[in-house]
Amino acid sequence: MTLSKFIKEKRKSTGLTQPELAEKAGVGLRFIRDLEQGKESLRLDKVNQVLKLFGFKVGAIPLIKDENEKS
Amino acid sequence: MTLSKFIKEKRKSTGLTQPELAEKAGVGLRFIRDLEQGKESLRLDKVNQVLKLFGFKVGAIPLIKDENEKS
DNA sequence: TACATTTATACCCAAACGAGTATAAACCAA
DNA sequence: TTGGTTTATACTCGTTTGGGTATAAATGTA
Repeated sequence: MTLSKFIKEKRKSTGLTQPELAEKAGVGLRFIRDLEQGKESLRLDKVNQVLKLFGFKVGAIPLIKDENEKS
Repeated sequence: MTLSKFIKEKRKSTGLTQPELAEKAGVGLRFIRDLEQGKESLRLDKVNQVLKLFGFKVGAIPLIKDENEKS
């Protein structure tokens, strides 16, 4: 499970569109798109700003061990 | 446990200095400092670049539930 | 204390992000 | 297929990151 997929699924299951999520999270629409598109060079605080809506946050350890997880 | 503390502890326990970690991770010294200082607006890919040295990565779900964890 | 090492703060600058907007593409139902 | 909604791509631009460097502060040891 990637971060992008996680966000996308959460958004869908909440019945939100990208513009709606962007507004609720207080970020730009472009950011949501980049995020769901799997762009890696995103700012951590913005990512957390979005995750917070779903009760999660990156930047809290422990993290997942990196064993070449795919997709 | 914050991301910054996690990195710092990992670095210490590995016996590395900030400049050494920066070089090993392929990022700038400034980045390592910002990271360990708890700066939030860091780029996700750079953070992962550092975490990878320790076998971890951010941006893999599931994450930690955000319940006002402190420090 | 004094000294050496490590870490923190400050400055400058090129590069990249993030926002806004517009347009094209994809999706889905009728 | 058609039409309407949602999502993806492209462009421009102000702001900020990240690197490099220099200097100050902190830490640890004798």
